Amino acid sequence: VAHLDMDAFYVSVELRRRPDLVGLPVIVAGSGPRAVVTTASYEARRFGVGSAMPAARARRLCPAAIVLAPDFDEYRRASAEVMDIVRRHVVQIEQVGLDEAYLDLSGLPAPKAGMRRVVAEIHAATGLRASVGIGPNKLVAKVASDAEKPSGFVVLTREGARARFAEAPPSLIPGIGAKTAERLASVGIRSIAGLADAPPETLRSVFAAGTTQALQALARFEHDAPVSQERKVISESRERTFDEDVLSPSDLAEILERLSGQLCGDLAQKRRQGRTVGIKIRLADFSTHTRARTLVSATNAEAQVGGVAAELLRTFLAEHPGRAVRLLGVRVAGIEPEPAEAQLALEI
DNA sequence: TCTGGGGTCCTCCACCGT
DNA sequence: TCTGACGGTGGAGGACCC
Repeated sequence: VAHLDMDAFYVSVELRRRPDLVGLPVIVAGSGPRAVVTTASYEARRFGVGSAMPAARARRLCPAAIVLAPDFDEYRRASAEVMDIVRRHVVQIEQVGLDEAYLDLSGLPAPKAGMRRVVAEIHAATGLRASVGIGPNKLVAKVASDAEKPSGFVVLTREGARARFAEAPPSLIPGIGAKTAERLASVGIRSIAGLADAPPETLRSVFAAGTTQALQALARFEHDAPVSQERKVISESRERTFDEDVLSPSDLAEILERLSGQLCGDLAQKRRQGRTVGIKIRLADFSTHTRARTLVSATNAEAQVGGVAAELLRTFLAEHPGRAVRLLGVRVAGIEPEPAEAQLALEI
């Protein structure tokens, strides 16, 4: 399995049309007071700027940085260029987000040489660079592709990965985030080898038996998930963080109605509908709350989705009167294609 | 330092019917 | 008739990812 990961993808796409900025610290981030960094160029990363960091803090760390607004339409176009090239070489690919993909190389006569050609062709055709990891499964491939960015090309066996990352922190492994790393540290586990070799009893004081097993398998780089062709979307949502917290229920209702309209418009265009309508509310203290209702049948009708969402919001606000809201969102889940009869009925 | 937007998946719990 | 086990479903929260 190969994992192909584009280097600083959004920034690199921006630099294609702004070659004057090559070599400078560049940050892609929103403009509002609560914006976060989407991507930073390697020059900006040297100042400590990284993804998901508040943009205000990034500017403080690197006042000279050039900040560009994200342009996702352009990133989607660039992503399609790259993935088209990949598909010309490999049949079985699993795209993850815009900038990475797993490739099933089994059956290829010369997988390493093949991947070198893919990377070279991507660069020649798009000007974009990528890093590649190759291993016996998706987990080894993913960690390998991260190991020598940018322009990395790392091939590892499972045992090779265990040896190479033995002393690395557990959070290097995808699926082990900050919270899990913290719990591991609380029982003295601070490395991948430490996790792999720990007596299960040690872990069971902080994790359930199933989680213990799963974490230790990850630390041994055991992973058997296949490279799956496509993942289908099961929910879609629209949400907004406000520049300033909003208190007024009528303002919130109005915003929710707008978000519902956008969401339903997009769903209808894609001829998709869903059965569960939900709202998401983040309060000023950053606590996040969700409320949802499952309907008898799927819908993408603005009046219905908006109506249910409005009702969920009214109920929540009644339970939490006078609380300032920093984010409001609406979601439709349990998505399925619109039945063909509905299209027929419309045509008739 | 003060935390986006769009997602998936998991866990826990309540409820319901068998 | 009552009770408990069990599975399915839905709701809420949270961890995690790009």
